[in-house]
Amino acid sequence: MSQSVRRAVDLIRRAAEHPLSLTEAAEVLGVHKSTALRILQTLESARFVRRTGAGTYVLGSGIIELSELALGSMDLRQFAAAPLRTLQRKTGHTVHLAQLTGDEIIYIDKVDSPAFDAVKLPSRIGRAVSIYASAVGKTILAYLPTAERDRLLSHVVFERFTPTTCADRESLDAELVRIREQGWAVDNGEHDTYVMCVAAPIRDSRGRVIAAASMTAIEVIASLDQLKESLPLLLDTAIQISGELGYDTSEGD
Amino acid sequence: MSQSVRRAVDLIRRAAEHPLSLTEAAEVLGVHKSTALRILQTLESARFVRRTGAGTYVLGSGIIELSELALGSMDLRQFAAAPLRTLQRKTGHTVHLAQLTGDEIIYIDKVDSPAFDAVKLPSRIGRAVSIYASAVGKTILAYLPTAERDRLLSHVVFERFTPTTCADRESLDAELVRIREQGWAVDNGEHDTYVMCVAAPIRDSRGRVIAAASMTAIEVIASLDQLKESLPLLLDTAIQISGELGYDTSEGD
DNA sequence: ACCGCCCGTTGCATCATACGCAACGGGTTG
DNA sequence: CAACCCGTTGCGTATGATGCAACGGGCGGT
Repeated sequence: MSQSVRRAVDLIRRAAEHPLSLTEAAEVLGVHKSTALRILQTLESARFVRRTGAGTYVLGSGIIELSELALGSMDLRQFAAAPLRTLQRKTGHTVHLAQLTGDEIIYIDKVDSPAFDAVKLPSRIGRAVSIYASAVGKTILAYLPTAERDRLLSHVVFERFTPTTCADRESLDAELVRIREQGWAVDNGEHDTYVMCVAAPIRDSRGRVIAAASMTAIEVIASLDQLKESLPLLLDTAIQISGELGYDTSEGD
Repeated sequence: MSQSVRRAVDLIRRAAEHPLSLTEAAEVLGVHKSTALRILQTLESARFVRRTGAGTYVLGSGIIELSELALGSMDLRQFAAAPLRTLQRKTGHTVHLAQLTGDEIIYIDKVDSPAFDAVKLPSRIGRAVSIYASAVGKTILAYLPTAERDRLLSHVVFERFTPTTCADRESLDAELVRIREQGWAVDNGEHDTYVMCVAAPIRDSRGRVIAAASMTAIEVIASLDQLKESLPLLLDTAIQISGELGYDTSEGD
């Protein structure tokens, strides 16, 4: 493991959170200012951070460009973009797309509802979701081959975030059976008490579930029942996206 | 300057472009495989790269998350998102938002036209634009205070990309006078012969032009004259966004 | 089935780089 | 005007980054 690289990563993260002075950078790393300065100078020349007029460091456009390069090359995200925007427009709810990526399930797109301007959802593109305490996580888990599901869950330390969390393997397994039976999943405040969500599976050309689409509401805006009223649209959207990926949707669900 | 950090940056960039094996990583850096491995292991633990099942390294979701954090905290981009989507829907053209950031003008949002699925535009969020050979670049330059414009242009080596490029300071200055007179700018294939663009200035609460919005077409889809037919909508959108930023739009243009 | 080759990986000794220190100039505040 | 703090740079040194050798595993050819 490289200590210098870890320090650089730490500074990039902090510069993304809020503007960072040299003195602060040295303090948080626990190194001399000259050491922090050289790391920042290297990151600045790479456009991973930018020096502001006030002398502080913020995230640079080089990171944004790399991110857009990666997101732009994701076929799933490209195919899903228009159907998800349509779903958001028709239902009024915030819409997410999450994908299994290695050992994590990551949000790769999000179409915000204007109704949420005042209350920000915690979800963010690039961020991993809880695989057992989110609708998209449970959806993808439900359809994974048993060995792969076991492997993902072997790293998990179950935590009861709220009273409705499936906080052990048995209750989660029962929930996954339900999800497979009905073809969709619900998050009834399992990670955050005020956030409700429904999700539907997205399949690739071989029929494997590799992603999920979801609609999210918070309790002051819409109840779970109101969210479920739009479930048929969500399911149609997920099937449409699956079709774009080459899944033969005539086989039935 | 930190050599290890520069190597890490290089690997992150390459992993974003295409999957990278350890052997390739060592070769492109000119170091031993054990050295490259340790850098990659550090980046992987930070989620800046991800190891695929095939053993290659690709860009990690940690970078995507940082990028979204930065983009999500840009007020201009938040205020502009809905008006730009409306503009794209009404006109059918691809729409961009570019902002002066330090010494560069960077695309910070882009709403694609479905018509472009087959032909990809070179523009990308996070990427710097040519400040003298793009409509958004010329728009922002036109309204900068002279000292700041001179400072930005002092770093520029003019290059004639196409027959229509303003490839020297005199012809650029004349063009900037025209832009200030008419209140908008045109790119008639100045950077890429097949790309046309019109742009309008966006002002902050103090009336300074800090960004520009644009509509883009390529010659097989729409001519520059067809693009100009939507100019009133573009100007209205730019004024609307300026208003959201606190600019008093009743002062006249 | 076996062998050779290449890949990724790790422990360890070595050396080159990252590090901290001292000194500096500049800006801000009292 | 003085004191303080910031950012910065040159340089000697200590340490962390480095390469090497050895290893196990997978793959392809015979």
